[in-house]
Amino acid sequence: MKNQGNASSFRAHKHAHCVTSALQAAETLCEKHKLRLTPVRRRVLEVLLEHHRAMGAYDVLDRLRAEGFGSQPPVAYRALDFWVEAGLVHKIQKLNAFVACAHPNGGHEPVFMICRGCETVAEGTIDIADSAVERAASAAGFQVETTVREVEGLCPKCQKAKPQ
Amino acid sequence: MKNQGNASSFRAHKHAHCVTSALQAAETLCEKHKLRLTPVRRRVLEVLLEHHRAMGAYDVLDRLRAEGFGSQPPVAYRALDFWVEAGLVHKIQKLNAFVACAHPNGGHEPVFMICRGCETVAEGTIDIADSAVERAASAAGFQVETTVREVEGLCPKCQKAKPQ
DNA sequence: AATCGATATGTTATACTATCACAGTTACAG
DNA sequence: CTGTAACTGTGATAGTATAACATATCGATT
Repeated sequence: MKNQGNASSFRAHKHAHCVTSALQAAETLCEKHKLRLTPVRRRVLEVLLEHHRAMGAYDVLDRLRAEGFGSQPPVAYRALDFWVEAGLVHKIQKLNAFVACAHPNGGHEPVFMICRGCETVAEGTIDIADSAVERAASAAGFQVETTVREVEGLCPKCQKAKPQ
Repeated sequence: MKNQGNASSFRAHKHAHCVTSALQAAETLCEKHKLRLTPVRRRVLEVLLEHHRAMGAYDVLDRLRAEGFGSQPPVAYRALDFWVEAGLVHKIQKLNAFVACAHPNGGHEPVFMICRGCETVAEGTIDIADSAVERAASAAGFQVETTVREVEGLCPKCQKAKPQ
């Protein structure tokens, strides 16, 4: 896999495609691993897929509550954790918030670009073999299990909007 | 600057040197930028320097309280924020915790290696020009302001201790 | 169809992380 | 010495996350 910004979340795009593609991936993955795609879980994924933006667990919970699902934090956290484990939702550590995976197919090493202007979160992918982070870790003899790569700044659109 | 694991926190080392070197850097920096190195601030840095481990703000606060400083959260958070701004303490997003800077001299792009065995946090540095993260961002036209690079896994010692 | 174990949902309660607002204090430039 | 800005301390509260337990549902096996 080559380096690719591929951060289409910042550009105009057929968003409906993101949604159907992710839901399709979810169904396939659940079938394959015999995971249960329950109403709460499906709804949580759909809600996250509405925008390329990270949502706090309590924002997700508000939506669930309004739609007649359970109204206490574990309801949201359990569904979110389910998808995070499955790899279809990522947690943005910098924001304590969650975002639907933009590349639901295939293994990928994500890097999240968080725009402080419009709050869009775009997911780029990188070539792990090409990663200075991995090299630093292996030079130290450190065995990597999980990686957090997040950058915050301004997306192309917001750079123009507020050029200061 | 070349890539370097340089994660001496994982190896036996003269820890007293880390401490004096960091405190020295703190004094120099405060003098240079006319920042006030107050008792609370100094103590917070010293406490963080005791181990190569991330401490939660409330753990730091417990120490302050026990030593007669203020006992409410803002006391700890303000001192921690002061050092984070100064660049001598880093926040580990994955842990919601803080660690003293291990390379207090000179600009550096840190990558944090968090051992889930012994909870040591080592700070490696990377060459930014060599970073796939930066390339992915610039390919997307994204203007980076801050970067989070953290990996979790097992340090060399803990790999041997629990090889499973 | 009835049963049983595993999984999922819902709730209450609570722990952990972080900030606001305001009062009192200290440092230091003029 | 005085005035202002910066720092410390406090109480209150906001935001994030999990523990513990009861109930309900799924689905495999009788």
